[in-house]
This record gives sequence, C-alpha cells and structure tokens, in this order.
Amino acid sequence: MPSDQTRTAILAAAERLYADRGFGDVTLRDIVAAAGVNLAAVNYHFGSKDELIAELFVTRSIATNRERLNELKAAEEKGGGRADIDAILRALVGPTLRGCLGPDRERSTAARFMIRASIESVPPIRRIKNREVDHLRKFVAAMRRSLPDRGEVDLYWGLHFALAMAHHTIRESERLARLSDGKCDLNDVAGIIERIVAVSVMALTGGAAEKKPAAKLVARDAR
Amino acid sequence: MPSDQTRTAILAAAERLYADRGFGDVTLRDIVAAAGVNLAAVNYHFGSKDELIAELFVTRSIATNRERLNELKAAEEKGGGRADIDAILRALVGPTLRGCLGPDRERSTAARFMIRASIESVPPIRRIKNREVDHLRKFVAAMRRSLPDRGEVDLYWGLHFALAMAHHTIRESERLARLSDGKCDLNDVAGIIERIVAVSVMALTGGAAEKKPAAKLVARDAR
DNA sequence: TTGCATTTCAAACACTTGTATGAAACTATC
DNA sequence: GATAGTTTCATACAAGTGTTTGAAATGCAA
Repeated sequence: MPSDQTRTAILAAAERLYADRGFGDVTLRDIVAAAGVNLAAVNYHFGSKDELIAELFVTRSIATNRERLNELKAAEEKGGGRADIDAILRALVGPTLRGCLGPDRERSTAARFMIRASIESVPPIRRIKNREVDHLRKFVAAMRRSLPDRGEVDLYWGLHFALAMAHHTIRESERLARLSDGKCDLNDVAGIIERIVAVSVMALTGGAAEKKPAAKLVARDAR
Repeated sequence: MPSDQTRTAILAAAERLYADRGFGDVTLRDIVAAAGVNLAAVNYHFGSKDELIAELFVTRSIATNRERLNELKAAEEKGGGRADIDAILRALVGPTLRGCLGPDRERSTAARFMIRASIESVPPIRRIKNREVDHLRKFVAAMRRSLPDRGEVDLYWGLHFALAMAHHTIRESERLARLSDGKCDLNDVAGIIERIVAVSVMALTGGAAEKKPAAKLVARDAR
C-alpha cells in the first residue's frame, strides 16, 4: 500500500489555494510549491489537473450534502416525519453559511472551496454538478410534507431564494460590510442564518405568521 | 477623426463572447476572429486586454446605473419625493432581470455581460467595481425615506437580499428550470420581478401588510 | 500628386500553462 | 542483499497566452 502523504498534501494545498484565489489563477506550479512536492506528482497521482479538481469537488460535495441531510433527518424525526419549514431551511443553508462565514475560517476551507466551485463553474465541476438537483429534490420533498397546502412552484421558488440569499451573502460579504459601514455584523453567523431563514419562511408562507410563534422574525438591530 | 468601426467591432464581439462564455476562456484571438479584425488591433486601440474589459465594463455599468436611477427618480417624483418601497426595489432589480432573462436575449448581451462581470470578478473589473457601493447608497437613501421606521441594518439586509435573489435567479436559471421540471416559467420576467419584489418587501417590512394593499403577495401557481 | 499621419497586417516574441519523459531514489518482498 | 514495483525528481515538450514590431496599406490635407 502506497504512502499517500504526497496525495493528501496536494489535495490540501489545492483546496486551500482554490478557496482563496479561485480556479482561474492557481496553477499546478502554485499547488506543488505550496504542498512541497514535485510538479509531476499531480499528474502521477491524479492523472490531470481536471481530475484533481473533480476529486476535490466530489469529496466535499458528498460531505456537505451529508451534513445537510443529517440536519434535515434530525428535524424530521423530531417532528414525527414532518419538520417545521424553518428547520428544513436551516438544514439547507446552515452548514454552508457556518462553514464560510464567521471568525473561524480555519476549517472553513472546505466550504469556501465549495463556494468557489459554485461560482466559477470550471468544466470538470460543471459535469458533476448536475447531480446536485437530485440532492435538492429531497429538500423539496421535505418542504412539501411541511407545507402541503403550498403550490409546487412556490416551493421551488422558496428553496431557490433561500439558496440565493445564502450564497450571495457569502460571495458579497465584503461589499455588504462596506456598504453598511460595518453595521451588518458578518461574524454573527447564527443571526445571519436566522435572518435568511425568516425571509425564506415568509417567502414560502406569504408573510402570514404560521402555527409557530415565529420567534426570530423581529428585526435585530445590534450595535 | 479616425473611423472607429474597428474599435466598435472589437467591443461588440468581445461583449458577446464574454457574455456567452465568460472571461475565463475567451482569448484575444477569439475576439478578433469574431470581429473580423487583426490581432494587433486590440492592443492598438485599447492598449491591453484588461483595458478593453475595463472600457466594456464602465460603459455598461453607467448605462445600467442610469436606467436604475431613472426608474427610481420616476417613482419618487410620482410619490412626491417618497417612493413606495416596492417601486424602489423594482427599480433596483428590474432592469437587470429584464435584460438577462426572457425570450429576447438578442439585445440582452449587455445585461448578460454585466452578470458575467459580477460573477467572475476579473482584476480589471474588481478595481472599478468598488464605486458601485456609491450607487447602491442612493437606493438605501430612497429606502430610508420610504421606510423611516425601519432600522438602518434592516435596510441594508433588505437591499442585499433583493440583489441576491435577482442575481441568483439569473445565474442559476437553468438549474431552477431543471429542478422544477420546467414548472418555474423563466420567460415570465414580469412575474419573476414581482415575486422577488414581494419577498424583498416582506423581508423589509417584517411580513405585516403595510399601507398598500400588497396586491401581488399571493402565490401565483400558473401552469 | 506629394507628403504625412493613422490604421492594418503578418509575423514573431517572451512567457506561462498542463503534460510527458526517463532516470534516480525509495520500499518491500523473496 | 538482490530484485521488482512504486514513487520522486529535474527537465523538456508542445500548445496557447498577451504583447510587440516594423513594414505595408490607407486616408486625407496641401
């Protein structure tokens, strides 16, 4: 059995560099330099640059999806097969937001890499990404169980908007900070999640307060 | 005065190619081939590839911003200096959505180019893009006039979410179509705009129906 | 037409990219 | 300890990039 410390060093360095600087301007030479290995090691261990990216993406993709589904399943079991809509949405956007935002960006490399992958859309990733709809369908199903009276199309749009707010918040966090002169606290990840979930719930329920007391719907104007 | 048909041919070809395929994989040779001009013409007329991109971006940027501000000003004048919040948001997201979505993608090249620019974040654009916050501040000011009781931070988040939904809808329109098996009609641009505006208004007003009858807040389940 | 500035063109330049090669170093089995 | 398989390494390669060059072509005033 081969010692794969070179392999993992390449994977770690590549993920960090891609997360920080994007796929566009990270070369194989940058990666091997950061990993402290030889240039030819990438092609030896992975075959090509694209296969390296693909392996990176599939690994993180199933990890993120599992994290989401675990939260979803926990919420559904607690509710006896029918989770509250806000819990479903929290399971959808929570993992990514917690991974990408907040002060502890140390182990957030994976999440930041996934955001890069969702933004830049490089060929090897685009091919894989089509399976993601199957993953999202599970959330649509859970939402349908939670809101059986809502129309199908509204559910799709609600899920779409929830992802929109989550991803856009991650991508444009600095612009929001500058626009608001720092008044929008982007380190308060829990607060951001609640904000996005609250808006998504309103989008899905038409603004009328539902069965739950809707605790977090009030404006939070810290600082 | 020089005949600038070569210049404009380059600009048109570059904008179309960038809009269609992104900055990443469009070379100068692709551009000059599409424009039917010589390779050296780009450097002769623009100095460098980055300056070509920058000129493209600033031109479209001020055009889009003007379109937005015209709608905003019209709404504010109609309301005697204080526009309804939904009119403000419509002025913010309407122009871009109308340009990028819908069946007539012929003259939407400009809007699609702007979306590319907002996604890929290539260096020459990133430098210019910082001025956009000044443009957005005008919308924050209008929102403050329209909703004087709302907290500052809520206004920023509301504007942020509105842009999030608009941009994400443009970027991931095909995924939404596939996820919903075509049930989400992405050719109904006016309906999409109203949907986004409605959710944004709810995000800003906390879900309670305000002074206006909130006409469009009901779910639309066409098809 | 002559002369001069502007614009076009083919060709080459310098550089970076991902990939391939073949020898060297290493590892573990017999 | 010899040998076969695996891994590393320096180096080279082919292709593609933006840019530059200097001459040819063009347009336009005197």
